[in-house]
Amino acid sequence: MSSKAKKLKRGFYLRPTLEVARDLIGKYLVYRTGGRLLSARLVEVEAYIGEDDPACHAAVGRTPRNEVMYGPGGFSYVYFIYGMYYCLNIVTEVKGFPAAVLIRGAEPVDGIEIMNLNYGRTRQVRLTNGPGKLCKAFNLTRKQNNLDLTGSNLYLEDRHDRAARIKSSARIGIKKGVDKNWRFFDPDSSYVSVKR
DNA sequence: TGTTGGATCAACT
DNA sequence: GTTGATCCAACAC
Repeated sequence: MSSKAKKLKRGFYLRPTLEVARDLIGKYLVYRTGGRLLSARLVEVEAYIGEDDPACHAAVGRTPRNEVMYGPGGFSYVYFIYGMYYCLNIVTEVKGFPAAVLIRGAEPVDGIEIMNLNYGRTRQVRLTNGPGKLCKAFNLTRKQNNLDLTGSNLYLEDRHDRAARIKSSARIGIKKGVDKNWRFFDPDSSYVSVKR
């Protein structure tokens, strides 16, 4: 880990969601668990913004499930989907405005052997190219919902890499809101889940 | 109280 | 290209 690594502060997350999403590409997700350190470089994210975005969980209004999206930016939102998978989101914007960035893909950096154990892989597989796979490799579940990302357990940091190329596209796996190009990814990474 | 479908993935044909 | 695995939140009744 570079000595230049800098944890992202609250102010980073309180900005407009599309800016946060774009800026998250090339940043590092860090998770300290059981005395071990897991980290991965983010290469694919999607923005979900407000009650007027039909694909956003907040489109149905405030519920117990999406409550954390209504809080201030810089907290984790982990939800369960399809009976088998968890997805990790980064809450953005100021308190009262529901928005978040879904982490869809990342390149494993630290603790890869732990990720393999968490995944219980049956064969050689990319561990973190997909939102469900990433949570499985990091062992993130509902217990990691609503964590303060300015704390010391789960956070994001800037390791001052050279800037990545960034492309945008429609979001993946949704039926509504496909007109918006709110997905951002690094086209040079092999850990992007869907090439388009 | 019951039904339904989802911001997924892997293993098939 | 299609499907099975498998849970829970949201909504209808």
